[in-house]
Amino acid sequence: MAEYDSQGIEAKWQKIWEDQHAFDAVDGDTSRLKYYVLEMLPYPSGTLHMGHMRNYTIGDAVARYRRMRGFNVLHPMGWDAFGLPAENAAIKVGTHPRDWTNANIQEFRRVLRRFGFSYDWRREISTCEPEYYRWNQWFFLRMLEKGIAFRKKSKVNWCPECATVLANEQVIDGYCWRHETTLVEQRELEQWFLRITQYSDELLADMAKLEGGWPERVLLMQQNWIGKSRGARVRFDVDGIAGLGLEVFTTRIDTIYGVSALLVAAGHPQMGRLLEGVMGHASMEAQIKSMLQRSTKAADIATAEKEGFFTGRFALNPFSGERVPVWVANFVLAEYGTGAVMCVPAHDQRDFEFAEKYRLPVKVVVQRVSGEPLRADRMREAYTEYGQSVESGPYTGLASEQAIEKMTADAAAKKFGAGETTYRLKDWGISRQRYWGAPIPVVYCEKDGIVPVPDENLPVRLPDNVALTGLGQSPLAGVPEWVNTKCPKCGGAARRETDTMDTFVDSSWYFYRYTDPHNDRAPFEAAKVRHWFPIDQYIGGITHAILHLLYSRFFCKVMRDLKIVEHDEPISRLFTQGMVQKGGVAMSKSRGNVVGAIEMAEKYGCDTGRMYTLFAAPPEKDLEWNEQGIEGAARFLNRIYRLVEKHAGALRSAAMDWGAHVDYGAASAKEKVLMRKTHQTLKRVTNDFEGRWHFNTSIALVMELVNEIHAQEPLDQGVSPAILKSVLGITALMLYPMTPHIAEELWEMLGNPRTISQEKWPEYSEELTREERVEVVIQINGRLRGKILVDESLAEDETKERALEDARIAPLIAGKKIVKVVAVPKKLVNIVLQ
RNA sequence: GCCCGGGUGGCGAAACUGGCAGACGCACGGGACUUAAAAUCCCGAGCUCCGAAAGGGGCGUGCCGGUUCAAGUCCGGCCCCGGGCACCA
Repeated sequence: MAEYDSQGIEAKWQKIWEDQHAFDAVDGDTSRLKYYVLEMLPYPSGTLHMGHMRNYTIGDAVARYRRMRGFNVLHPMGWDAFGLPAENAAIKVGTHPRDWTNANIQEFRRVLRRFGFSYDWRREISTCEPEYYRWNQWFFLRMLEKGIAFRKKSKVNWCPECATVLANEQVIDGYCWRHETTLVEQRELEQWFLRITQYSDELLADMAKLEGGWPERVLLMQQNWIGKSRGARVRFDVDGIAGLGLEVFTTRIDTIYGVSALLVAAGHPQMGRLLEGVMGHASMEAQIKSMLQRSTKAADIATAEKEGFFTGRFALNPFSGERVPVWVANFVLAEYGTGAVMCVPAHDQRDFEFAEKYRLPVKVVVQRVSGEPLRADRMREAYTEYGQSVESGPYTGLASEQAIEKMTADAAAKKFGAGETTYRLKDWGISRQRYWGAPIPVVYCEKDGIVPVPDENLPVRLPDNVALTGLGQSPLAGVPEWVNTKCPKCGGAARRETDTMDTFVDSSWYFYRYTDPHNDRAPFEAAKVRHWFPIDQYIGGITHAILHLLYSRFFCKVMRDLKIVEHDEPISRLFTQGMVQKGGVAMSKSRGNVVGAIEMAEKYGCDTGRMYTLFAAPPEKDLEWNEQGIEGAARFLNRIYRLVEKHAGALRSAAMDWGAHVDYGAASAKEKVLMRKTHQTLKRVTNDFEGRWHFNTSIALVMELVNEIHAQEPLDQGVSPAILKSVLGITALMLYPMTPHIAEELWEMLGNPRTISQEKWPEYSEELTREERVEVVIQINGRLRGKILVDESLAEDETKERALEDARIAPLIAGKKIVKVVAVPKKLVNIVLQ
């Protein structure tokens, strides 16, 4: 008797699929519905571990299931190949980043092939190839033409460890996203930005189109990140400085009669004019300087003491005409709103704390509608709810909502203010002072300034001979023969831009390239994208909830406005799978807790690895790796292999029958049990694939089915070969999306001439799932007291009667008063006593 | 502080619309096979109390309360863990 040889079986079927071109996606096929399923492309570094594999296993199960359902499936794979680790490795061991990257890609590809994932490998892409990044540059030029790409000097996040600039999205709690212990510094640099803020509103509004298809929390995270806030801008004239007005942004203009001071940020652009000629100028300058050096660490911000000083200036409240002092306060942000706020201690907690410290007056201008009225001298904290305006001139008596509306309109009419919406989202800084990325395709000419590289000169190729030091200047600047070039406009001397693009630019549009990966005239053909897009199912980690997924949505909208795509959103459905952890933390090379995928495949076979990752937890949950668990998966596959092996000989020539046409009336008791269990399992597994993807329960169900088949041994007595073959065959078909190699092998052993990759998903028969007799639970006062087996069609009244007459129940209710009897058909009877 | 998740046996988990809590698996215990071990097969098992046993009772889904014939599931209040945002005006 042959043992289950995972290595041999897996190699065999991978070869057969390849020869069949089983996973090639067909462009322009209109006879079938298309289905684009995609896993986030990996950064090829370190080892492929079971965390990666979980992602691809989920995607592969979906891809294979959809093919069986008759879809024309696009399921590609590629490499996010630019990035810092390649450069750091180059500095450390002296290999060229390209060689290091390509070696990693080769290894990644080998491991993915060893796992037999059903990718269309003809479409493989690598973002570090000029054939790819050429189109990055092309997109950049289009954005430059549209004013979406622009250059500006500004404060940027600088990671000393990466020796480069980071986007806001790459700063987590003030630390670098790659170096969790390295504090990000602020530097003033001239940089390239993409105007993502132009799309703030649309990025927010279009989330409505993603509802239902995207996890709620991802949408919430993006919503928070964009941070829309509606309010008003109001100008306070500075007393004694003609023409100087300080604008504040507020969401609570209704509290403006309660203003005790005007607070400006230390970095406010009008600070110079404001302080000109006031007493104590020098000491104020010193305080401002120290405020500007405040820490960006989240923990520091949260605990920072509120500080400020009076500037000696006063401003005029445009509503009340009141003269209020102007203060500089450390908690006012120069980068948000207008860099100045009105201080309303009674109705803002921060202002309340500030006023307590510096003894500014507290004035209640919004009163509670019910309950104890607010009194300024008794308040322990600010009242920030809506209520009714009091002591607010002509607005007194209005509800807060109406006061906001009316005051905003009046401010606009009198030209000292206007309604305004602000966003937290900032433009995306994409310049990186590193080598291993796509060169930004512009040159600087003394005569013509910034000149885009013409399309026909793309790609601007990365030079090979670069000295990599990691010291913080762009390495490309050290390659004079590359930097010095001619101005495309005037032909005079010019210098190339030496910064490269953030690698998130590469991954913002890569999934379009899969539809037309070898196109050398355009990033892709419009018709191909029209056919395959939007992506039906995207699968990846929650870590990209903001970064990659927000950038991708932005790119799509830009491309739509460039009229090269027609849709508004690139991804219809998103699935965020949980992490694979060991010791409670995500697997990563730096933590040294990785379980290598290739070791897993070599030791147990990839089907076993796949089965375990799918079985151990539902796919959206984090999964703690457990070596013993995988033994269980191996045992199950062995068990089913032996079962089929034992009976296959007798079944090879039997007719294959899905079971739907079996003469059920004539079937033996054993056959009925087997067919019923099979179709019940098939129904629930089908529902799992169509619904919530709880592969863990699907596998549990198949295990139960196999246990049931075992329990019916001997199977060569009282079970016809046709039925047994159907039962085992359906089992193999159900396993195929999850453990494809062994499923194919079992299917072949049963004597089926075609491979499963050419087969359809079996249809269950509702008729066959039905039980003839059902177990009904009997409760007395909600407590389980007995069970009876009744005919499936037994009427409710009769079921109640049977329950009351039951030998176990009757004595328990004898002589007691029955209040009522509740019956749920086919499930339970609850007798309420007393 | 605000906004999301989550808390079920020794462990991973299941229970989809309120209806047998713990399916399936891991680990564990007992047995069969074996000279022996591994593998395999069969059986057992939430905790606890009564009983020699067969069997039976009570308790049990983070805590407290509520709705209901019936609550892991619904409602109110709290505790703990994870994630996101954060002096955002």
